[in-house]
Amino acid sequence: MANEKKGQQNTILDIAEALKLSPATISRALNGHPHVKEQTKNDVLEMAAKLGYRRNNMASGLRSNKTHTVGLIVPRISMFFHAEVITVIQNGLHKHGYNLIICQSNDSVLMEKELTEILYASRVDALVASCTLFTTDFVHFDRLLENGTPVIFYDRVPLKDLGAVVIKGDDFRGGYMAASHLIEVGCRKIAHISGPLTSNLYQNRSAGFLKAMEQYGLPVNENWIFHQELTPVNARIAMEKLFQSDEVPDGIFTDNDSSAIAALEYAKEAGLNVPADLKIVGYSNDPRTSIISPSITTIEQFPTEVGKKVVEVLIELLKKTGASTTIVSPITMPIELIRRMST
Amino acid sequence: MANEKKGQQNTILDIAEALKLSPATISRALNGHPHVKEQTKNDVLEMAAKLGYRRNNMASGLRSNKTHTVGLIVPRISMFFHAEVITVIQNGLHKHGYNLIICQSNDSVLMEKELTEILYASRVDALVASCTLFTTDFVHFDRLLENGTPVIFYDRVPLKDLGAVVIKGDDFRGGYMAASHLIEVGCRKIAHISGPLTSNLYQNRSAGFLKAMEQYGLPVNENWIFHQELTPVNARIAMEKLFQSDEVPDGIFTDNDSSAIAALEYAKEAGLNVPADLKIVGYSNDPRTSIISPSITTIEQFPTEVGKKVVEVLIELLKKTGASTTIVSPITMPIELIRRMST
DNA sequence: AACTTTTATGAAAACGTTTTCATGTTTGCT
DNA sequence: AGCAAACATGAAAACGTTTTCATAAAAGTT
Repeated sequence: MANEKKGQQNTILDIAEALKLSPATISRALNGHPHVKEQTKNDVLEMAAKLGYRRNNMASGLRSNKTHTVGLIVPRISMFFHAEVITVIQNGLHKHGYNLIICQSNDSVLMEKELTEILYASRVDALVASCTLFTTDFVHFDRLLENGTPVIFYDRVPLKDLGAVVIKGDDFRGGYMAASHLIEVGCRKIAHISGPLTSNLYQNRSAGFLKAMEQYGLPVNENWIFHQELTPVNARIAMEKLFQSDEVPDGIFTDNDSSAIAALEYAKEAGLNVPADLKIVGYSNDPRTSIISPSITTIEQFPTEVGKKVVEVLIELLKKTGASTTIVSPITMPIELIRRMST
Repeated sequence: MANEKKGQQNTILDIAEALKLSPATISRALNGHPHVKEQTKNDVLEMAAKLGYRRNNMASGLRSNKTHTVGLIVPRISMFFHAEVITVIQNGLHKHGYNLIICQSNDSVLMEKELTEILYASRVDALVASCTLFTTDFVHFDRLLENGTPVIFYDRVPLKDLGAVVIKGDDFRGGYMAASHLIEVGCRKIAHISGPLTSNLYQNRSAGFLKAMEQYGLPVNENWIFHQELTPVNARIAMEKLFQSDEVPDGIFTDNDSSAIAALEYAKEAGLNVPADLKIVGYSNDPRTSIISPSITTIEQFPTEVGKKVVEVLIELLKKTGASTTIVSPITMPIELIRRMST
């Protein structure tokens, strides 16, 4: 009841007044402080509910230096994997009373730096980032870290250990599984269209790929290994190079699904029969890989699980006061090969 | 220089001190108040830049009742059209110093209501929403509107006029163009897989479709018109119904691309030749429509333009103080038919 | 019973802005 | 020259919390 004027939210003072208590006690009760009587706490909670009280985050934030806001930087929200992860993070944070500011770096290092700066200035309580493929220098995150602001990297993570928590896919194993699978279904001459080695993703997938090749005693043709930005156009160029040579591959592992799709299209246009003449494995289980014909074998990265893990870590870091953390940093998330018609 | 302690941002007071002015003047200079000398304003701006001053949004917001934050509710950020629109809005708002909180209703009315409630409680300065397909009751937006908070709907918009700005695609024309195109390329027996009539989108696309049919004097078979949630599964069920009858259609217009893709897949499996036996037109120009084979004719909605328009309106509404607005409300954005191999 | 410690609460300051009111200074007008 | 209007600035209050300090009551200890 109290203050039900139009466009007027009621405050902690309204609760205090209704209960004949001081605002201080209300604040403590609401925030679960230890030194507040059980009975009082219940009364406060009840009255708060009755009055439809909602904490004013700006007032609270101003005083306590908390924004109740988490920043997120991803290359592009339209990428299937990230869209899924974001959804889970968003929902998870909402449950805990946090807002999420989603920013896109568009895979530009400059933009990433600028966004980090903006989010720092916005005083976010934590930052989640999946870096640019070309981010090798991570100093722009230092200000946050020095400040004590938790930083969590996922998927595209720094190569060296900053003070941040790192959640990454099992890219080595992904590369290994992709190559092993191609070999097991009969490929002997395997090409690899990979991304720039500035990113942990492609370093590890490449390493896994090479490990499998070595283990099965297959030769690695240097000319069949590409490290380039994983665009459809680049994939097509790589395919042209591969197939205008006298010796052509019988299997291709691409480090993302867009490239796999481009490779498949090139193959179809060139009159190659997939999977008979050429087998293809992609990466990420983009929905497109299941609708294209033939459907493409790919590596599932379980974005939902990654998102859940990010939230879990985030909440732990946000709640904790001191420096004590039980989180062990490089957290590796499992992946899985999904076999389809392209192999 | 002033206050360069670790983790200490400097405030309006630091500028005031450095310039021997009062904080009030600094605030006015920073906010472009009329009654501040040109020289002073320049000094302030210069000093602010020098000190790397960034406004504390929480303090500012607390006092002025502005959060510098805009809320956005969309069904799903992974939908191509929305992902594009969001990107544009996000970037546009950043340029003007606003943050964007992106929320997903997942096409659930309940969730949409809850999110509206949360964003209201978060005191967003404005709300942008693309509604659920099943939102017929818009009372949950009333609190914002009564409050004087600008509300902008785009794409999926309310049927009746609330006090909000509405930015919609030219769905009637889209439906009309799709049907006309099918007729012009030779179809005579055309089916329409449409969405629930609770949404403006499908009402208008259906109306456009019917208009074209009538204009060309083609009969409309009631059993060939489906109003259902536009999922691949539903599309497949519709296709089964259509093709296990003795008279089968020679053209299909689906109200989104997922359904078009599902329809195409069914057709391929059923041994139908697309486009010879059956022509298909989708809606939205989802990237998948261009990679599938045969590629699918669809309606381009120019998400970038829609996003730009949203930002334009948003900024105008956020800047304006009084009630004077030059915005005429139902803004209709153009669409375009993109012809591909499926017709 | 006389203490210390713990528990529960209140008073008041603080967070960094914006804004109202007041006041002094300039400019414009007759 | 005298007065009104416009301009430029400052002092101080206000926004709604959280938090420090103080204090009173209850519980524990010898």
